[in-house]
Amino acid sequence: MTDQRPHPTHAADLPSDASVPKVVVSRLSLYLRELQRLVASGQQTISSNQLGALLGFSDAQVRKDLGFFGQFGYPGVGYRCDELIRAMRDILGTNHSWNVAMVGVGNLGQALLGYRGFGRQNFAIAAAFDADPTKVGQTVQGLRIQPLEELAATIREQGIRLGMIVVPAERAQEAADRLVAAGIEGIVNFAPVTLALPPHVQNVGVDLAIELEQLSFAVTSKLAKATAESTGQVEP
Amino acid sequence: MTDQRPHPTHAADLPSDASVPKVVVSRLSLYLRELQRLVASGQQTISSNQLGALLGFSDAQVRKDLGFFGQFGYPGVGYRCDELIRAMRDILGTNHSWNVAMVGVGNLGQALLGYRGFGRQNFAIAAAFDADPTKVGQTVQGLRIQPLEELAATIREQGIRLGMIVVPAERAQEAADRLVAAGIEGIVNFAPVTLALPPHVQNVGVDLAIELEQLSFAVTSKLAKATAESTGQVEP
DNA sequence: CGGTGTGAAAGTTTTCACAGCG
DNA sequence: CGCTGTGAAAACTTTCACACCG
Repeated sequence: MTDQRPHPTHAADLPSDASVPKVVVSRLSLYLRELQRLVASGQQTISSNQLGALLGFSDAQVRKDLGFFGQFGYPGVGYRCDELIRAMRDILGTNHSWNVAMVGVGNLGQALLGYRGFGRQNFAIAAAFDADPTKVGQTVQGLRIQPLEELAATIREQGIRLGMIVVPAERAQEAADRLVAAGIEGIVNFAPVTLALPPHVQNVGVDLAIELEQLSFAVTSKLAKATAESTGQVEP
Repeated sequence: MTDQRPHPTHAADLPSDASVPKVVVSRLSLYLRELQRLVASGQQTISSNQLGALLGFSDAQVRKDLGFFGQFGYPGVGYRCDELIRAMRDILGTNHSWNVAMVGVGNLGQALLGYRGFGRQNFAIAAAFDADPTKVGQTVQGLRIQPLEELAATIREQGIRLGMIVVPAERAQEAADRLVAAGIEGIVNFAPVTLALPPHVQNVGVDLAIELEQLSFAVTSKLAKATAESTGQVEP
């Protein structure tokens, strides 16, 4: 009964199925980032070929990736930037805003509290926790640092679903356990360890030293595997 | 003529060929990180099955990955942790230390200057640059902030080969151009833009908002695609 | 004409399964 | 026996190429 034809299906009915390769989703974020830059500079439409070129991908790859989620293009024209942005944010879940809990307010944690880039993608750090009693009670970026003991209650009261772990490696698993116990659904982990988590908790790891290590390898085995003409892209 | 047999070939003669999948190299870094934790806790040997379980990979995958670089195991025993660590550091290029240049010493840049995790993997931030004249001359973490004008000379004098871009999005391409002109070989880019780079310059992008966006997607389409029993792992 | 959406082909990565070794 | 190293099979991802559309 549901029409399958009309002009662009706009948002389409979300993945409909769970099997979208992870690498496709990571490219989606890059498409979205680029599209946002394009509208900011006044561009109205873009073809898969142009968008791919900006990121170092083929036109076919861009179309296939988008094809996982619906039909968004206009033959002969390309994609309307504003429509595509809206569709991708629907898919990625960032058309509504997310409250995030931060555990660990050291060096890096404080820098992340001040990072403006989160807000632009609709993420807000809504609570911050630290084990160090000398830090608890201090205000950083307008946020009162709370003791770990308040973590579970705060997360539930504020309906926080995502957490960020920014504690030293030795404390990371404990922080994760607390977040999981509080009912968190996903964790970004900046500590250089692999967390043991129940399978229903989503997990993204960011290890800053590993990023440099990957570069070290690429540079060391530098038989210059020239890829695209002038646009290189390596996503960790 | 070269013997192919002996006990573990130890380091083997490096990739010998350029075709090691990027995803294999990123797992190598995870193996190394875990192995370092294991020796620190006194473990001498480990099997592909144990190592994989700790990271959420299969035993076969661990063995295949290592197989790209040589033969490191002892049948019936597994791998000797210390030997394997040394071999992996040879492969990744982190048995010698790397000097890194940082461009942009804001919030995040200062936090990265203080991050201890780089040193542990043999990376040292050896020079820091900023365009802001009020920052130039200040000392952060024992490092004098230099003006951008000194970038090329300093990089050449100190033999720096890797760079880190920690400037706002609008300034990132300019920073990259300066680093490239100074002869840098690889760049870690923390600005949320895709850089246009010549193909001989290696490039790793880290976008903090995108990491959260990936989580948002995973949580949103949470039909809980339970993977490993208790160990989840998602590398961006 | 310029461009999308998409099956089918090509290429790549993961898993399987087993010979061989200490 | 326990475990590695590795071909061969299976699964997955990317590229190709073309019908179709405005």
